[in-house]
Amino acid sequence: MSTQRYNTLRTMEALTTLSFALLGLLQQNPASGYDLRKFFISSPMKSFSDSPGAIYPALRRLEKKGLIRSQVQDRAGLRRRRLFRLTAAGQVELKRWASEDISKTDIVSDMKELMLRFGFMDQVLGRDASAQFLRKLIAELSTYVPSPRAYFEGMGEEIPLSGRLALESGIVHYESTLQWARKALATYERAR
Amino acid sequence: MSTQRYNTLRTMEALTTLSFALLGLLQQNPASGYDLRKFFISSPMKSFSDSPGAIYPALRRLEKKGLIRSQVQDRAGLRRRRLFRLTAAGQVELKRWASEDISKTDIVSDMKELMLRFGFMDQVLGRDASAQFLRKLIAELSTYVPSPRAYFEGMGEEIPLSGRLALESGIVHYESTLQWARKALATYERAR
DNA sequence: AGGTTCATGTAACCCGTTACATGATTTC
DNA sequence: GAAATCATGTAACGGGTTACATGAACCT
Repeated sequence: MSTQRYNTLRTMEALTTLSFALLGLLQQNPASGYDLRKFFISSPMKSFSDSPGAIYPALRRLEKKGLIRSQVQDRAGLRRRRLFRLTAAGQVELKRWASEDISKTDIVSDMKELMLRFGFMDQVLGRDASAQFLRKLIAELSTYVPSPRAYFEGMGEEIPLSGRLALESGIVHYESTLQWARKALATYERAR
Repeated sequence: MSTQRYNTLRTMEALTTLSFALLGLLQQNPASGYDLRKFFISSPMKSFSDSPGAIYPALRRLEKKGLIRSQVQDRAGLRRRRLFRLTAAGQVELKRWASEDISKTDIVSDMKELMLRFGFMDQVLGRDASAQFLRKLIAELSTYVPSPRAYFEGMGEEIPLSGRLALESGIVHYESTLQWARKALATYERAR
């Protein structure tokens, strides 16, 4: 018994990180799936999946949502390829994403996506927004870091050394990111 | 035409990171799904998913593979709960995982899993193995870091500032991890 | 002629997320 | 007796990974 209902229909609107990476790249230049894949493979962005089984379906989904649009190019003597470009709606969605509040996006688990957002930010929202983003990031990190630090300091000796050190490596990551953000902000403020 | 065959049957033997996190924790102490979830939530390990929809099925799968075994506890006046503990086969699998070659595990995308492995390593393989792991990690990072550094230095001014800085943040991450690893190794060598 | 690179896809499978559900016990 | 916490689950869904496939153009 119990008619388990799922009437919410889970509107499924949220895009994946890979999708945003694709949108961001397409904002810079129209490109084919193959171009995008090549770029992923050859750049430090390859951690956003380089497999055709992820990229092509993702592009299809973005097109179905109207965020990108494609046209097949038949280039004389060249292989035909499908060129994708961002639509106005895609621009809007990119901007919305870039403007998301930093405190919501969990600093712990989503640092990679945070950096992806920042990487596109100059172009998507402009330099002032980028500087503002850094200020917010600095604030969030400053208040967050002490808590795992305390957890770490409070750990007893009974926890094995490698466990303590592994935890410390996470903390070091936040601390070095904080330093990076301060330096980055200084760059923006110097350049105005 | 074309009988698309998938005869490989994709033996599906590889466990997920979450599964290894569970195995590692169960090696330390027998625990219930609820205990494990509580631990994830309350510790900096929460990035390995805290949702029951991930943990309970993962435990089931591990049990089906014989890596853990469970028994229901009916504790007088207390709620019944299912206590999981590692089996001998689970120990073996944990050791195999902990011993995996570091160069295979992609340093770029899997730093988190690398640190998870290291965190359990003292208990699973012993201190000498942990120190050896750090030496290997130092070697790998030392040879890897220069390449994104070069990519970064070689980037033209035409790339927007936030893009350059985002890339640099990744590099800073590797560099600070390298420093951490050197310090950590020193700790091991001091303590022998 | 044969191999490589260009270029785009699809099918199977697995797992994580979100959401829903349930029932017991402790606390106020 | 209501609310919170303990404790364990399941169903729907989406998307990523791996593997398979195909066909054109280019190079040798």
